[in-house]
Amino acid sequence: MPELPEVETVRRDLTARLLNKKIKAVEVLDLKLVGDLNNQLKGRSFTEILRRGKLLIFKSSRRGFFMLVHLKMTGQLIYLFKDQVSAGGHSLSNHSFEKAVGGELPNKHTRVIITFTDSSRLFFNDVRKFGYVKLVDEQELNRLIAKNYGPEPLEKLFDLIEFSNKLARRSINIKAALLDQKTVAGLGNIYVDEVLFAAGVRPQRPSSSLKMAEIAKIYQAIKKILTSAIKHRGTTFSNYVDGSGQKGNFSQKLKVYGRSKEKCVKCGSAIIKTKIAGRGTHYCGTCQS
DNA sequence: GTGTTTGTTATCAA
DNA sequence: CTTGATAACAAACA
Repeated sequence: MPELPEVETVRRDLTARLLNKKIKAVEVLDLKLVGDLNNQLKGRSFTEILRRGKLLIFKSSRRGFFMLVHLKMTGQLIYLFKDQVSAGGHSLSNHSFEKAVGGELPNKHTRVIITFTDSSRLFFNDVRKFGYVKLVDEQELNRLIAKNYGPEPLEKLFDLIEFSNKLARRSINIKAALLDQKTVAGLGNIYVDEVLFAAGVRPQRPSSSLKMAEIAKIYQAIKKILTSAIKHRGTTFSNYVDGSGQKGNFSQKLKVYGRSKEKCVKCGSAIIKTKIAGRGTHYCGTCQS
Protein backbone atom coordinates (compact mmCIF):
# COMPACT_ATOMS: atom_id res chain seq x y z
CA MET A 1 0.00 0.00 0.00
CA PRO A 2 1.92 3.01 -1.17
CA GLU A 3 1.64 5.87 1.28
CA LEU A 4 3.78 9.01 1.50
CA PRO A 5 7.17 7.30 2.13
CA GLU A 6 6.68 4.82 -0.69
CA VAL A 7 5.50 7.45 -3.16
CA GLU A 8 8.38 9.72 -2.16
CA THR A 9 10.86 6.87 -2.70
CA VAL A 10 9.48 6.29 -6.19
CA ARG A 11 9.59 10.03 -6.89
CA ARG A 12 13.26 10.24 -5.96
CA ASP A 13 14.17 7.10 -7.90
CA LEU A 14 12.45 8.29 -11.06
CA THR A 15 13.81 11.82 -10.72
CA ALA A 16 17.34 10.43 -10.68
CA ARG A 17 16.74 8.26 -13.74
CA LEU A 18 14.38 9.70 -16.29
CA LEU A 19 14.38 13.47 -15.95
CA ASN A 20 14.62 15.32 -19.28
CA LYS A 21 14.69 12.14 -21.35
CA LYS A 22 12.78 12.46 -24.60
CA ILE A 23 9.60 10.37 -24.84
CA LYS A 24 9.44 8.17 -27.93
CA ALA A 25 6.00 6.67 -27.40
CA VAL A 26 3.30 6.00 -24.84
CA GLU A 27 1.33 2.76 -25.02
CA VAL A 28 -1.88 2.52 -23.07
CA LEU A 29 -2.75 -1.13 -22.61
CA ASP A 30 -5.76 -0.90 -20.33
CA LEU A 31 -6.95 2.16 -18.49
CA LYS A 32 -9.72 4.66 -18.14
CA LEU A 33 -7.95 7.77 -19.31
CA VAL A 34 -8.33 11.50 -19.57
CA GLY A 35 -6.85 12.67 -22.82
CA ASP A 36 -4.59 10.99 -25.36
CA LEU A 37 -1.34 10.23 -23.56
CA ASN A 38 0.73 9.42 -26.63
CA ASN A 39 -0.27 12.47 -28.64
CA GLN A 40 0.22 14.78 -25.70
CA LEU A 41 3.58 13.41 -24.53
CA LYS A 42 5.39 12.15 -27.62
CA GLY A 43 8.55 14.16 -28.24
CA ARG A 44 8.28 15.79 -24.82
CA SER A 45 10.10 15.01 -21.59
CA PHE A 46 9.48 15.26 -17.86
CA THR A 47 11.33 18.20 -16.40
CA GLU A 48 10.45 17.70 -12.76
CA ILE A 49 8.64 15.14 -10.61
CA LEU A 50 6.66 16.48 -7.68
CA ARG A 51 4.51 14.88 -5.02
CA ARG A 52 1.45 15.91 -3.06
CA GLY A 53 0.44 13.37 -0.45
CA LYS A 54 0.32 10.09 -2.34
CA LEU A 55 -0.06 11.75 -5.74
CA LEU A 56 2.86 11.89 -8.17
CA ILE A 57 3.00 14.91 -10.45
CA PHE A 58 5.17 14.73 -13.57
CA LYS A 59 5.78 18.20 -14.93
CA SER A 60 6.10 17.97 -18.70
CA SER A 61 8.18 20.07 -21.05
CA ARG A 62 4.91 21.16 -22.60
CA ARG A 63 4.27 24.30 -20.60
CA GLY A 64 1.41 24.02 -18.12
CA PHE A 65 0.77 20.30 -18.62
CA PHE A 66 1.20 17.63 -16.01
CA MET A 67 0.91 13.85 -15.92
CA LEU A 68 -0.60 12.65 -12.67
CA VAL A 69 -0.05 9.13 -11.36
CA HIS A 70 -1.85 7.70 -8.37
CA LEU A 71 -0.79 4.21 -7.30
CA LYS A 72 -3.79 3.71 -4.98
CA MET A 73 -3.43 0.20 -3.54
CA THR A 74 -1.40 -1.95 -5.90
CA GLY A 75 0.13 0.43 -8.44
CA GLN A 76 3.79 0.26 -9.38
CA LEU A 77 5.99 2.57 -11.42
CA ILE A 78 9.09 0.73 -12.54
CA TYR A 79 11.76 2.27 -14.71
CA LEU A 80 14.12 0.00 -16.60
CA PHE A 81 17.12 0.86 -18.72
CA LYS A 82 17.46 -0.80 -22.10
CA ASP A 83 17.48 -4.62 -21.82
CA GLN A 84 17.25 -4.50 -18.03
CA VAL A 85 15.07 -7.08 -16.25
CA SER A 86 13.05 -6.03 -13.22
CA ALA A 87 13.86 -7.62 -9.86
CA GLY A 88 10.53 -6.73 -8.33
CA GLY A 89 7.67 -8.79 -6.98
CA HIS A 90 9.29 -12.18 -6.51
CA SER A 91 11.69 -13.96 -4.21
CA LEU A 92 15.36 -13.20 -4.43
CA SER A 93 17.08 -15.76 -6.56
CA ASN A 94 20.31 -16.04 -8.43
CA HIS A 95 18.81 -18.27 -11.04
CA SER A 96 18.45 -16.24 -14.17
CA PHE A 97 15.47 -18.30 -15.30
CA GLU A 98 13.38 -17.39 -12.26
CA LYS A 99 14.57 -13.87 -12.44
CA ALA A 100 13.44 -13.55 -16.02
CA VAL A 101 10.05 -15.11 -15.28
CA GLY A 102 9.33 -13.14 -12.10
CA GLY A 103 10.57 -9.81 -13.29
CA GLU A 104 9.67 -9.76 -16.92
CA LEU A 105 7.92 -6.62 -18.06
CA PRO A 106 5.45 -5.88 -19.39
CA ASN A 107 3.31 -8.40 -17.53
CA LYS A 108 -0.44 -8.96 -17.47
CA HIS A 109 -0.89 -6.12 -14.98
CA THR A 110 0.98 -3.53 -17.05
CA ARG A 111 -1.40 -0.70 -17.99
CA VAL A 112 0.91 1.93 -19.50
CA ILE A 113 4.40 1.84 -21.01
CA ILE A 114 6.34 5.01 -21.69
CA THR A 115 9.35 4.42 -23.93
CA PHE A 116 12.13 7.01 -24.09
CA THR A 117 14.39 7.60 -27.08
CA ASP A 118 17.30 5.84 -25.35
CA SER A 119 15.09 2.69 -25.24
CA SER A 120 14.61 2.87 -21.48
CA ARG A 121 11.03 2.32 -20.36
CA LEU A 122 8.68 3.30 -17.56
CA PHE A 123 6.02 0.72 -16.70
CA PHE A 124 2.83 1.45 -14.83
CA ASN A 125 1.50 -1.81 -13.39
CA ASP A 126 -1.63 -2.17 -11.32
CA VAL A 127 -3.15 -5.51 -10.34
CA ARG A 128 -6.38 -4.07 -8.99
CA LYS A 129 -6.83 -1.17 -11.40
CA PHE A 130 -7.62 1.39 -8.72
CA GLY A 131 -4.73 3.56 -9.80
CA TYR A 132 -4.71 6.04 -12.64
CA VAL A 133 -2.56 8.01 -15.04
CA LYS A 134 -3.99 11.20 -16.44
CA LEU A 135 -3.04 14.50 -17.99
CA VAL A 136 -4.17 17.78 -16.54
CA ASP A 137 -3.42 21.44 -17.09
CA GLU A 138 -2.12 23.70 -14.35
CA GLN A 139 -5.52 25.07 -13.43
CA GLU A 140 -6.98 21.59 -13.01
CA LEU A 141 -3.96 20.50 -10.97
CA ASN A 142 -4.26 23.44 -8.61
CA ARG A 143 -7.98 22.93 -8.23
CA LEU A 144 -7.45 19.27 -7.43
CA ILE A 145 -4.77 19.92 -4.83
CA ALA A 146 -6.68 22.71 -3.12
CA LYS A 147 -9.79 20.57 -2.91
CA ASN A 148 -8.27 17.32 -1.69
CA TYR A 149 -5.01 17.86 0.18
CA GLY A 150 -4.02 19.29 3.52
CA PRO A 151 -0.44 20.26 4.43
CA GLU A 152 2.62 18.15 3.64
CA PRO A 153 3.73 16.67 6.97
CA LEU A 154 7.44 17.07 6.27
CA GLU A 155 7.23 20.69 5.19
CA LYS A 156 7.24 23.79 7.35
CA LEU A 157 3.64 24.58 6.48
CA PHE A 158 2.60 21.62 8.64
CA ASP A 159 1.81 23.62 11.74
CA LEU A 160 1.09 22.12 15.15
CA ILE A 161 -1.49 24.74 16.15
CA GLU A 162 -3.40 24.43 12.88
CA PHE A 163 -3.24 20.64 13.17
CA SER A 164 -4.56 20.83 16.71
CA ASN A 165 -7.42 23.15 15.71
CA LYS A 166 -8.45 20.81 12.94
CA LEU A 167 -8.53 17.81 15.25
CA ALA A 168 -10.41 19.70 17.94
CA ARG A 169 -13.42 20.42 15.74
CA ARG A 170 -13.90 16.86 14.49
CA SER A 171 -16.10 14.34 16.23
CA ILE A 172 -14.79 11.33 14.27
CA ASN A 173 -12.20 9.03 15.79
CA ILE A 174 -8.53 9.95 15.51
CA LYS A 175 -7.80 7.12 13.10
CA ALA A 176 -10.38 8.40 10.59
CA ALA A 177 -9.16 11.98 11.10
CA LEU A 178 -5.58 11.03 10.27
CA LEU A 179 -6.64 8.99 7.24
CA ASP A 180 -8.42 12.08 5.91
CA GLN A 181 -5.98 13.60 3.41
CA LYS A 182 -7.25 17.08 4.23
CA THR A 183 -6.08 16.84 7.84
CA VAL A 184 -2.55 16.09 6.71
CA ALA A 185 -1.55 14.64 3.35
CA GLY A 186 0.03 11.25 2.81
CA LEU A 187 -0.86 9.00 5.73
CA GLY A 188 -2.56 5.68 5.00
CA ASN A 189 -3.60 2.69 7.03
CA ILE A 190 -0.12 1.43 7.91
CA TYR A 191 1.44 4.70 9.05
CA VAL A 192 -1.63 5.86 10.96
CA ASP A 193 -1.45 2.71 13.10
CA GLU A 194 2.29 3.20 13.60
CA VAL A 195 1.90 6.88 14.47
CA LEU A 196 -0.83 6.24 17.05
CA PHE A 197 1.25 3.52 18.68
CA ALA A 198 4.26 5.83 18.89
CA ALA A 199 2.05 8.54 20.39
CA GLY A 200 0.38 6.17 22.87
CA VAL A 201 -3.11 7.09 21.67
CA ARG A 202 -5.92 4.62 21.01
CA PRO A 203 -7.24 4.79 17.43
CA GLN A 204 -10.88 4.86 18.51
CA ARG A 205 -10.54 8.02 20.60
CA PRO A 206 -12.72 10.86 19.33
CA SER A 207 -10.49 13.40 17.65
CA SER A 208 -11.96 16.21 19.73
CA SER A 209 -11.16 14.41 23.00
CA LEU A 210 -7.40 14.60 22.55
CA LYS A 211 -5.31 16.71 24.91
CA MET A 212 -2.76 19.13 23.49
CA ALA A 213 0.08 16.92 24.78
CA GLU A 214 -1.34 13.96 22.88
CA ILE A 215 -1.76 15.94 19.69
CA ALA A 216 1.82 17.14 20.00
CA LYS A 217 2.99 13.55 20.34
CA ILE A 218 1.05 12.54 17.25
CA TYR A 219 2.44 15.53 15.36
CA GLN A 220 6.01 14.60 16.26
CA ALA A 221 5.42 10.90 15.54
CA ILE A 222 4.12 11.67 12.04
CA LYS A 223 7.29 13.54 11.18
CA LYS A 224 9.63 11.05 12.79
CA ILE A 225 8.05 7.89 11.37
CA LEU A 226 7.59 9.21 7.84
CA THR A 227 11.17 10.46 7.76
CA SER A 228 12.48 7.13 8.98
CA ALA A 229 10.31 5.19 6.52
CA ILE A 230 11.62 7.26 3.61
CA LYS A 231 15.15 6.59 4.80
CA HIS A 232 14.39 2.85 4.69
CA ARG A 233 12.80 3.15 1.24
CA GLY A 234 9.26 2.45 2.37
CA THR A 235 7.21 -0.52 3.52
CA THR A 236 6.51 -3.48 1.29
CA PHE A 237 3.55 -5.40 2.63
CA SER A 238 2.14 -6.76 -0.59
CA ASN A 239 2.73 -5.13 -3.95
CA TYR A 240 4.82 -2.06 -3.33
CA VAL A 241 8.17 -1.75 -5.08
CA ASP A 242 10.40 1.26 -5.67
CA GLY A 243 11.22 2.95 -8.97
CA SER A 244 13.52 0.13 -10.02
CA GLY A 245 11.34 -2.76 -8.84
CA GLN A 246 12.92 -3.38 -5.41
CA LYS A 247 11.07 -3.92 -2.15
CA GLY A 248 11.18 -1.42 0.73
CA ASN A 249 12.96 -2.15 4.03
CA PHE A 250 10.68 -0.49 6.57
CA SER A 251 8.43 -3.56 6.97
CA GLN A 252 10.75 -4.96 9.61
CA LYS A 253 10.48 -1.72 11.59
CA LEU A 254 6.70 -1.86 11.93
CA LYS A 255 5.64 -2.09 15.56
CA VAL A 256 1.91 -2.78 15.30
CA TYR A 257 0.73 -3.02 11.69
CA GLY A 258 0.53 -6.67 10.63
CA ARG A 259 1.55 -7.84 14.12
CA SER A 260 -1.85 -9.02 15.36
CA LYS A 261 -1.51 -11.32 18.44
CA GLU A 262 2.24 -10.81 18.51
CA LYS A 263 3.94 -9.26 21.53
CA CYS A 264 4.03 -5.49 21.90
CA VAL A 265 7.64 -4.37 21.54
CA LYS A 266 7.26 -2.11 24.59
CA CYS A 267 5.22 -4.10 27.12
CA GLY A 268 4.81 -7.62 25.80
CA SER A 269 0.99 -7.58 25.63
CA ALA A 270 -0.66 -9.12 22.57
CA ILE A 271 -1.26 -6.60 19.78
CA ILE A 272 -4.99 -6.18 19.17
CA LYS A 273 -6.47 -6.14 15.70
CA THR A 274 -9.92 -4.74 15.10
CA LYS A 275 -11.83 -2.68 12.53
CA ILE A 276 -11.98 1.09 12.90
CA ALA A 277 -13.05 3.57 10.23
CA GLY A 278 -13.68 0.54 8.02
CA ARG A 279 -10.02 -0.45 8.11
CA GLY A 280 -7.99 -3.16 9.77
CA THR A 281 -6.52 -1.45 12.84
CA HIS A 282 -3.69 -2.61 15.07
CA TYR A 283 -2.82 -1.27 18.53
CA CYS A 284 -1.56 -2.16 21.96
CA GLY A 285 -4.31 -2.10 24.59
CA THR A 286 -1.75 -1.45 27.33
CA CYS A 287 0.52 1.19 25.79
CA GLN A 288 -2.22 3.17 24.02
CA SER A 289 -4.94 4.92 25.99
C1' DG B 1 -18.11 -19.78 -1.79
C1' DT B 2 -16.62 -16.34 2.02
C1' DG B 3 -14.04 -13.01 4.14
C1' DT B 4 -10.26 -9.88 4.06
C1' DT B 5 -7.08 -6.53 2.10
C1' DT B 6 -7.25 -0.50 1.35
C1' DG B 7 -7.02 4.70 -1.26
C1' DT B 8 -10.36 7.21 -2.71
C1' DT B 9 -14.89 8.56 -4.22
C1' DA B 10 -19.93 8.12 -4.45
C1' DT B 11 -23.96 8.22 -1.99
C1' DC B 12 -26.99 9.05 1.50
C1' DA B 13 -28.46 11.13 5.84
C1' DA B 14 -28.55 14.75 9.03
C1' DC C 1 -22.89 24.48 2.66
C1' DT C 2 -20.73 20.90 6.12
C1' DT C 3 -19.84 16.48 8.46
C1' DG C 4 -20.01 11.64 9.05
C1' DA C 5 -21.02 6.82 8.06
C1' DT C 6 -20.99 3.34 4.84
C1' DA C 7 -20.76 1.06 0.31
C1' DA C 8 -18.43 0.52 -3.80
C1' DC C 9 -14.62 -0.30 -6.71
C1' DA C 10 -11.28 -4.44 -8.10
C1' DA C 11 -8.63 -8.79 -7.87
C1' DA C 12 -5.90 -11.93 -5.22
C1' DC C 13 -5.37 -14.82 -1.58
C1' DA C 14 -6.30 -17.84 2.59
